[in-house]
Amino acid sequence: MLDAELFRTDPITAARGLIGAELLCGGCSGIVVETEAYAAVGDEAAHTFSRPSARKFVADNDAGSAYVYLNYGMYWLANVLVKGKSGDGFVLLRALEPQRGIATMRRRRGRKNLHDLCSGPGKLTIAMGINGGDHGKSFVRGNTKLRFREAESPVKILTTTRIGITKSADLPWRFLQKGSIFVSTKKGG
DNA sequence: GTTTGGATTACT
DNA sequence: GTAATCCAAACA
Repeated sequence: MLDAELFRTDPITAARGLIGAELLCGGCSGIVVETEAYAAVGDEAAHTFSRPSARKFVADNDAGSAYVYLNYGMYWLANVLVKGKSGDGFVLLRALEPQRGIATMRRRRGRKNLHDLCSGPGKLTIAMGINGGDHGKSFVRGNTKLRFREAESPVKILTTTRIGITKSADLPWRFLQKGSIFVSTKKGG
């Protein structure tokens, strides 16, 4: 399993470190091929900048907890809470390369194409069966639904700016597995 | 109590 | 290009 210490570093290190790891969720799994880092302080695009409820979540929960919220009124987005000496924040899971439980993912998504199962933050939560009920659960201890498995071999990582945001949009805090065809968009990579 | 703004997706 | 859809924050 992934070393929980990764979530006690800082959001950028954790976001980079998750690329190539395998996300296990129930009977399904996928290789993390795209993430973004959000900082709890000084990052206008992060929920913690304008939402007291997000700051409360950081204060009340341990590193490695799931921060799941509904976006645009219809899609659940999944983050991992990072609490480190050099800064707290979140890692947004943006895309996976499907591994196990692909039949289940196809059923949940209503799509056949492997590339279209987890190629976006809203898509992967549907495919993996993650929703608001998983908010606050831990990726590193306790329940058995959510887990990360460490990458089997080193992966080449591409860094770009984050997408889908308007504030602090110039920060190079989006990380992609180089060459992966399972990322959310081809933009910047 | 009412308004506003999204870390998106699927379809035209 | 744009409709779909809802929570938390901000304002009154």
